[in-house]
Amino acid sequence: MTTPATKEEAIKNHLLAGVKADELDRLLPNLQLLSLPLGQVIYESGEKMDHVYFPTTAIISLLYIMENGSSAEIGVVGNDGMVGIAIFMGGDTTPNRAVVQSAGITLKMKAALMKDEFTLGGRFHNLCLRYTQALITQISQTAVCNRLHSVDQQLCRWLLLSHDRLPTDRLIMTQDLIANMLGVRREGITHAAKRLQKAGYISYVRGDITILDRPGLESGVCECYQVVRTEYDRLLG
Amino acid sequence: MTTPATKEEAIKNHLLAGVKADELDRLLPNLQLLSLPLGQVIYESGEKMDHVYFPTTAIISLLYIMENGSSAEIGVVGNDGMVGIAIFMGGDTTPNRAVVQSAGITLKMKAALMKDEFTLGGRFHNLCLRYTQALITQISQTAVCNRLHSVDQQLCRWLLLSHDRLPTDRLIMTQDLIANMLGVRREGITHAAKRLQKAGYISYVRGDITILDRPGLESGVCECYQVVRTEYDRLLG
DNA sequence: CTCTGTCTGTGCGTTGACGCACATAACGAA
DNA sequence: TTCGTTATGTGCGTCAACGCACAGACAGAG
Repeated sequence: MTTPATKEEAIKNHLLAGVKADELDRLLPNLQLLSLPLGQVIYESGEKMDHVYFPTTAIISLLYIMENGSSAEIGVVGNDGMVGIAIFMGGDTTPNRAVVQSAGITLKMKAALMKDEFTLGGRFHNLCLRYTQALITQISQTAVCNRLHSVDQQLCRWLLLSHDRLPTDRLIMTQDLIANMLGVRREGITHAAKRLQKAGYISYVRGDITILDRPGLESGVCECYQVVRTEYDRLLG
Repeated sequence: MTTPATKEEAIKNHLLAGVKADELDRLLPNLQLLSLPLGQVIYESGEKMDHVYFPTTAIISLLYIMENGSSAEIGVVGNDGMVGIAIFMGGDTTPNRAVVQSAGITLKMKAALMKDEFTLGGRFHNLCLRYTQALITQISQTAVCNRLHSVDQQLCRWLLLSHDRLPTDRLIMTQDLIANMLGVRREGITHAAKRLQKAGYISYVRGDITILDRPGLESGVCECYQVVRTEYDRLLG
């Protein structure tokens, strides 16, 4: 179920908000509003992408799924960016799965139209490339964080990354799903979440997380979060 | 100490070998041949890049250095690619260090000339973007591998990645340096390397590694290696 | 209200990697 | 050759995370 997007909706996505007025006017008729439920798979590993997605309130997680079924998140996309960079990078597909981590609204556009607009080489083109570089930093830092930091730190990082992309302080997400994203045990998340709850940073009831004390979370996170945050601001702010 | 590059040298780099003849003729006068010693830092985290590098026999490692001094590799670049994608992506810099992992030759070109050629939007432009996507896959898979796989598997992956980019079967690299790249303990590499040596896959004497049995190494590696390899072939092959 | 499925909490043995301390081994300069 | 430096091997104790098993706790369907 899709409907055409208004300008008000479109500029809730930071990338679309950053393009020039005439470019946005050209894009708007091609942008369809779409409501995404939690868990929906936007595209599957190796599958040719036929749309690009600009989330406004939804959050999309980029995952790699191992042959044995275990998984790990490599990046997360919200109203700060777009899903489907392979379309304009030239590969048309990636060996990853994109799945809705937090239900909400996204704008979608046909791949061919995306390519056409990208080829014009305007500010939209530059913005897409700068966003891609920011995403590379996020993925790089995920690699570093996976190597060197504890589950506790990574949960803080994950919560902050989500909170940044969320219109509210509430996050609907079971511990089991978070564990799949981070590529750790569900029990590991239980322990880490309990510690955060005891510290008063979050409340957590059956898949309903509320961020109570953001500065608290920030005190528990590793430097990886700030590195990525700073780089996003520098490249896109 | 640099000298102008010949066409024969240039096409040892796969990216340069892939551009059209007229584009290569335009690039050649701007490409300087440069010999890089082991350990040399090509650029430092946050430093504005003023050159792009196309290795032919050298291998460059992309590292993130933590505030406490520990480090982890996020990607590796050899004759398959280029160092300095931030120049055309628009960020001009990244929060990483690029360091010579294996001494050898590289071609370098001024950042401004690189931007000019990229803006022309020919096959070179497309090739750079496709390479960037391949690099994203490599970084992503590093993140996954860091999360889910053992030091043994990662050492195999690292050796194979290096071997792919090397003109010989010999690799000059101490266990201490490998440990810094992988972000693990030196002793962990000692153990893993001993196992590989016992299996007859490599010989290892004081920083001088020889790959003896590549299929053997491939039998010990996780799927991450093949995923990246396949993606490079698909995007650039 | 009960039943059923889902989500969270907890315990326990195992393991892979860490940190530290030192022993051995090779190379290179004097 | 000798000596200092660098590289590798090895043995601990420690710890974070794992795998498994199971106990509560809650929500929604009927």
